[in-house]
This record gives sequence, C-alpha cells and structure tokens, in this order.
Amino acid sequence: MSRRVTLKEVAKEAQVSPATVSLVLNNKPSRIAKETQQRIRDVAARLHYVVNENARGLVTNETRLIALIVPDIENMFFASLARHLEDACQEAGYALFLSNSDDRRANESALMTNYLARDIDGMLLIPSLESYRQPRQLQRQIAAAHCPVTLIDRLVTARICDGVGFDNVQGGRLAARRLLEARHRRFACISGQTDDINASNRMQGFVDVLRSHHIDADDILLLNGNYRFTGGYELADCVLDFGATGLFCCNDLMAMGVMQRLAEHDLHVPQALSIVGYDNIMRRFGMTSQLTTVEQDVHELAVRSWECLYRHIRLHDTGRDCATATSVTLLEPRIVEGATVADAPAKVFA
Amino acid sequence: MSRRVTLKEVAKEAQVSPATVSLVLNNKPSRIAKETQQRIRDVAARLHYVVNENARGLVTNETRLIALIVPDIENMFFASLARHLEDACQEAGYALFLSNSDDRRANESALMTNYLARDIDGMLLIPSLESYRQPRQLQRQIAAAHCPVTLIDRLVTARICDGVGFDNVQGGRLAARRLLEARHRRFACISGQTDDINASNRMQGFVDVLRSHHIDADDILLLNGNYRFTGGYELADCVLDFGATGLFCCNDLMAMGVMQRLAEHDLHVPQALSIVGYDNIMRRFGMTSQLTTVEQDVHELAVRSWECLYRHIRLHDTGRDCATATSVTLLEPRIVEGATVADAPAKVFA
DNA sequence: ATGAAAGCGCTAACAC
DNA sequence: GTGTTAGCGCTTTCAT
Repeated sequence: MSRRVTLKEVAKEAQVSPATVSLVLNNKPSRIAKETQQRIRDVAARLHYVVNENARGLVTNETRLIALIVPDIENMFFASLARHLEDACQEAGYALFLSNSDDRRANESALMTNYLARDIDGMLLIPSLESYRQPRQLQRQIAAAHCPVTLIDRLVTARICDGVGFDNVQGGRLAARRLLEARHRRFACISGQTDDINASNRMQGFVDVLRSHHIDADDILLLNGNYRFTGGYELADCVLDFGATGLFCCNDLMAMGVMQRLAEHDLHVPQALSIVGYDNIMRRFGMTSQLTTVEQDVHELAVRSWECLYRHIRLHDTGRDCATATSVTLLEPRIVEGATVADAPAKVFA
Repeated sequence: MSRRVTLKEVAKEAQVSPATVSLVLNNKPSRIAKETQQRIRDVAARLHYVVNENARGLVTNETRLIALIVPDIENMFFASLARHLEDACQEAGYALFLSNSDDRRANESALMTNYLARDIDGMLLIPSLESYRQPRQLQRQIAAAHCPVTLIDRLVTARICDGVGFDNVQGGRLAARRLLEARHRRFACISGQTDDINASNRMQGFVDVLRSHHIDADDILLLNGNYRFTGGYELADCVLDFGATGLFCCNDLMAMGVMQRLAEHDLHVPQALSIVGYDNIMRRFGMTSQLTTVEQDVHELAVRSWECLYRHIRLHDTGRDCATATSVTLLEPRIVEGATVADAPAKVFA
C-alpha cells in the first residue's frame, strides 16, 4: 500500500511544470512536444499516478458522480434496476454510487445529505415507503438540492421533480382481462401492505376492470399480503375457502407461496386455480418461466430514468434548468404468458 | 434546485470570517461567543448550507468513504452482504459506495481505479471470478493502492492483503456428515462452474469425508451446475438415474430446482431423495425454511470484514501499516436442520 | 512549446 | 474571542 502520488511529484520527476502534466494527462489541445508528452506519460505510469478526482471536481465543478438510493437492495427488483442503471451511467462516463434507505425516511434523508455534500452531479431516488405516503419532507429536501433529482418507481404526488415509473393501474387491468378472457367469474387479489401505493394501484386496476365487466363485489376477495413468499403461502387457504378460480398476486413471490401451499394440498395449477403474478423479476433464476405474470421491463425503466436525469444534468450545466415543467413518465407493463392460467371450469349460467 | 452555498457566503452573511464558521459548524473546541455561534448556525440553516466533503477531504486527508465492489448485486448473497456492510460502515461514520463488477476483471479494474481516484479511505472487495483464478493483475493493483483493501469471500491465494471468508471445505464436510449420519451410501453432489473455487472446495470437503468413511468412488456422482434454479432442475434426472439417495447441492437455488423436478415426477422429498443445500440466503423470503442447508452467516461476514478493514484504516492513519503480516480469517459455516434429510431406506448389507 | 499564478471550498496554525 | 494566512491537488488563463 503505497502513498499517494500527486501531479506535482510527476511534474518534478519529469522536469516540467504541473500545468504541463495536467495538459498532457487530460489530452488537452496543446502544442507540447511529442517527446515531452511521452516522458510525462512514462513517469506517470511508473509512479502509478492517479488523478485526485475530488480536487479536480473542485475546480471543474463537476464530479461525474451519480447517487442512487434504493429502499431495499435485497429486493431483486431494485437490485436488478441498480445493475441496469449502473450500466447506463457508466456508458455516459459517470460513476454510480448506490445506497440503501431501508425504506425509512430518516436514513433516506441522511444519505441524501451525505451525497449532496459529495457534490454529486445528479441523484436517482426511489423514495422510501414513508416518503411515498408523506412526501412533504422529501419534497423540501429535493427542492433544496443543488443538483437534479429523478424519482423512480415511487412517484410522490406533488410534482417537485421528474419521475419515471410504471403504470400500476394498467398492470392490474391486464391481469383482470387475462382472467376474464379465461371465463373466470370468481376472483381473489393479494395485494401488498396497505401503505404501498404501487400495490394498491395494481389492485385498483384489477378491481376496476372486473367491476366494469359486471363482476359482483361478492365475487371478489381482496387481501393484503406482505410481498413475500410467506404472505402467499399463508393466504392461500383463504383464497381456496372463498372458492375463487382466478387469483391475481401483486408480486411473483407471493404467487409462488400460494403455489407451494396448493402443492401441499395436492392441488394442481392451473386446474384448481388460475394465477397471474407480477414482476417477472425472478425469471433471472429460471424460477417463474411457468408463471403467467405482468412484467415490468426493468431495463427500460433504467434507461428512461437515466435519460431523464441526464437531460437535466446537461440543462443544469448550461443555462437554467428551473423553467421546465416537471414531467412524469409512466411505462407500460405487459403480460407474459406462462402456464398458470386456464379456462374456468364450465358451469351452468347462473 | 438551488445553487450551492459555500462556507464563505455563510461567513459573509453572518459577518464573520470563514474560519469562524468552520470552527463553529464542526463543533471544534474554541471560545467563540455563544451568541455568535447561534447566529452562524442560523444563517447556515437558512441558506441550506451543506459542507463540501470533497474540499474538506482535500485538507483533512480523509474522505470517510468506503468502496465496496461485488461481482453481482443481483445475487442475493452479495446483496445481503452489501446491506450488512453498509450498516457497519454507517455506524462507524463512513459512507459506503457500492458497485458491481459483473464478475469481470476489466470492470473490476476500472471501478477500483475510479474509487481510488476518489480518495476513498478503504476498499472492500469481492474479487471477480476472473481474478479469483488469475489473481496476479488484481494483486498488483491492490499493492499499488493508496488505501487498505480487504478481500471478502473469494480469497485470492497469494496474500497481498487481508481477507475474510468462509471455510467452504468445512461446509462440504458438514453436508457429508449429515447425510452419512442418516445412513446414506450412495451420493450425488451438484457443484458450481468448474472455475468457482468456493464451489469446488465445498465439493472437495464433501468428497473427502465420504471417502474417509470408505464410500466407494463409484457411489459418488459429481456434477457441475450453474448455481441457478435451472441448473438443479436440469440435473435432477441424472441424480435419480444414478440412484443416489443423498444429494448435496452447493447452493439452495439448485436444490430448489431439483425439488421442482422431483415434484413433477410425483416424488417426495426426503422420502425419495435426501437433500442438503448451501447458503440459507433465501430464508429471507421464507422459501427455504424446509431445506436442510449449510448456512453462512452473512452478518458475521460483514462485521468481521469491516473490523478488518477498519483496523487497517486506523493503522494507516497513524504510523505505518505495511509491517503487519497479512491475515486470512475463515469463518465457520453451520448446518441448519430442515425437513429434507431422512434416513436412507433400510437395506441388506451388501 | 512551457511555466507562473490564481483559485475551487475548505481547515488548521497562528496572529492579534 | 475572532481574523489572517497558507495550503490540500488540481485546472486554467495568461505570460513568456
């Protein structure tokens, strides 16, 4: 572990001034002798010189640093998103720093402050659930930030900055249509926690379509799950008792939990129960290839989010950014056919 | 999005010198009038002043920044580790920046350079598979780093810096002993890719114990999987054809794939096949509560890794760090009892 | 073709 | 009690 070499030391060793070294190492247009250039590069390499980006940022006023705050890095959806975002940033020559708010406003706030203190060029933020419901504090913090902020996936209502997410209501609609198509008439929906607006929206879209197809409220069972395997597992019996033939789970993990429970009852999917999941994020493991599910294209989300932030960064560098109205982009989910939806058992028309 | 406020501006607004502001805002011992202090704090708050950590780092020569590079953030084991490490760093007043090498040396190298250029105080590194097999390049880079580096989980052989990981050979032994205990005499083991040394070590420990218990090589089937659900699923039939009654999967995901395939054959676990998995990382989803598995305590790994790095950071701050011999810490895995191992069917002694 | 000097935002020693 | 000064490592005019 060697001490850090500075530009000045390189300059001295190469018998030139610091300014010359800077020009050469940054490939700035200059008319410095080819020979001198080579000498400088050689010395820099030999000494393992690496520029101090912080010092550079101080004078250039850009750090080429992007911060990403996710609520839960152990959630595969966010992990996958992080990965795609990193690719996007890297391609544009930015480094992505990632942190985890654990879905709590206090952590989120501390992280934001920390990142802003690091003089980042932009921030990608998936708000904590707490901020999703009570956005005021977060909004104030974003307004005070010195750099552009783009919200992802959880779009807090008042439009304080741009956001990119999915149309969750539409996702719920897709699920409902698919089950109606298979002639089901009695349904259940396992949503997320009551304070998760995205999950609620999925359920909302689902119910809306059912109602508009004249499904009676008595034929729809609405449940709140925990977005985990266990949540589906534990609620499966309720769904069976209710006699639903079509089930919509607001994420795949719960759908798998339900299937596990059904297997224990020696019941088969989709004969005993048709299931539509949500996310298709576990497909990476080859685990949900069987599941009919509403897919959210994480890659698209990442690309669009980055585009949005990058646009603001460029605006911010040049003139003023403030003028533009904030925009909210909603991406369309799509349904992916698996093998967990079958036609409802034929029945005498009631 | 407001422009950034500097300390100087706060000073001017509060009618004091920059130095005074610095002293007050950093709570440095000084005898500045209570009244002045309050005035400064008020102004700072009103102007939304936030210190520029980069500028500060330039003079204090510590950034309180830690870098973490993982091979694959979508792998739950690494995601979970990242989370625990972040907690540890945060508690010590450091910020953790996370990146993803995608298991490739080239990315890893670029990320390291980038982080080192950011003047981080320390680096936590899980080497890419490429570096795990061909450590020379990585070793050179670590040797040239200006800050301490701690290796995690994949301990490259030549001891260029400290490392903390698990005893994978021991994990394999535990699995073997558990199956022998249940009187199995014919085994299969699904390992990882041939270049994954950790997976190979697990298999090695497994085989060693079997052989030392006089299990014939003909009674042991060795397979290379892909560490995914599909890997287990696809190899399940091989295991059945071989007639193994005890199976060791080098991770839980493959174990689940096997179980899925068995279910399709209407075979039950553990009656038809006893299975020991590895990781217990999906337990977070409530998915493997049933699986008998070798557990690696991620939290312990995180804590010990951070302790190790932190020790070096402190040494590095004070005198020289170089003198100390590098140490490798191997943590012990432990077996977690589930419901997937049963006694082998009774049999006439051959 | 190269160097000198100023300054980015901050802290730390030392004046006053 | 508070201000002055120098300097962290770097880039960027502007001289020469």
